[in-house]
Amino acid sequence: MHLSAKLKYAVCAMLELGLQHHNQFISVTALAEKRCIPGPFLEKLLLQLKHAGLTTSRRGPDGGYSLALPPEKIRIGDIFSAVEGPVNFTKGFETQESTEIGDFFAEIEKDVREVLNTKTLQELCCHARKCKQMSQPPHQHPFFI
Amino acid sequence: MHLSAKLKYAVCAMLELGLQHHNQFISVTALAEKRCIPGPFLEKLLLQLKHAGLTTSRRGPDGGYSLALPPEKIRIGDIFSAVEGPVNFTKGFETQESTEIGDFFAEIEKDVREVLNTKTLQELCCHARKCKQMSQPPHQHPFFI
DNA sequence: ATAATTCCGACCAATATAGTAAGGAAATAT
DNA sequence: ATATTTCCTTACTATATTGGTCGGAATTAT
Repeated sequence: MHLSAKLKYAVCAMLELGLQHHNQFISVTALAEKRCIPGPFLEKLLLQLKHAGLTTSRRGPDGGYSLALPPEKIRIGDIFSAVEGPVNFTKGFETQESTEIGDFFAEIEKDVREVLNTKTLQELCCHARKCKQMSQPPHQHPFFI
Repeated sequence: MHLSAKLKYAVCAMLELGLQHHNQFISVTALAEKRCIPGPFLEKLLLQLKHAGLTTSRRGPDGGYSLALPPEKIRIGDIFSAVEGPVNFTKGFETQESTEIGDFFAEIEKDVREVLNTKTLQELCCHARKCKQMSQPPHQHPFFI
């Protein structure tokens, strides 16, 4: 039970947009290169995220994509459902006699959805910034070498 | 984001085994018919569940499958990982520079796993029995009609 | 005007899913 | 002992999904 490559790309791209300065547009090609995502694939993906209301875009020179909302308003679950469709564990169980299994799984679905909705892109950004700091050598002032 | 048919079949079959009397074996064909699952498909599935240690079987006349454990010891998550493999959200993120996203998703993975591991087959069985009671007409004594 | 860029649709290959079919090996009720 | 029931294994097929490419139309800054 693993995540699709598409979803991983999406999270990765959204993170990068989140780390970008606010209202700054970044082109698909630049983002693709920075995050090692196949260009044309990322293009479709960002468009899909736009249709879901998570990103916004501008065409032409200096155009590109940026977040449509502040990172703290974007839940990880939003990215999931934008890419993979809404979490739906009950579909297919209707065919079974009665709601025998259906509403049991509805609960599980609700719980999973909650897990995905409590974490936000903001938190991911914070975590990523911390990682970056850790991996960078301590700052050395050029005059005191 | 939906569940595979295979997983649904698995849950359905495990439920039926759970409702069966303890240590009672039910044949693949009987189970397939009762739960409207394609026979040969179910056969493979039950075998897979056996290899995962969730079911046990006996050959020969009056043979078939039954649970390998009491229903309260079987977690829904066990069924999930038996069928779809263990929940793994971090795979694929190792390739990304550092654990930037990886360990963020490790947390989510842990939470999801916990959701799936708190519910047991026992609870599903109880729920199903309740459903059955509700759908049945109230008992009427034959002598007092 | 033109260069850069998103947008949109069709297309392709590889993989996974859902399901079928057939035959053999093993156990057991009789 | 044997007939029968059933598990078990392997191989196969068709369809859907996934991951990814390509070319052109629309838009906009310069």
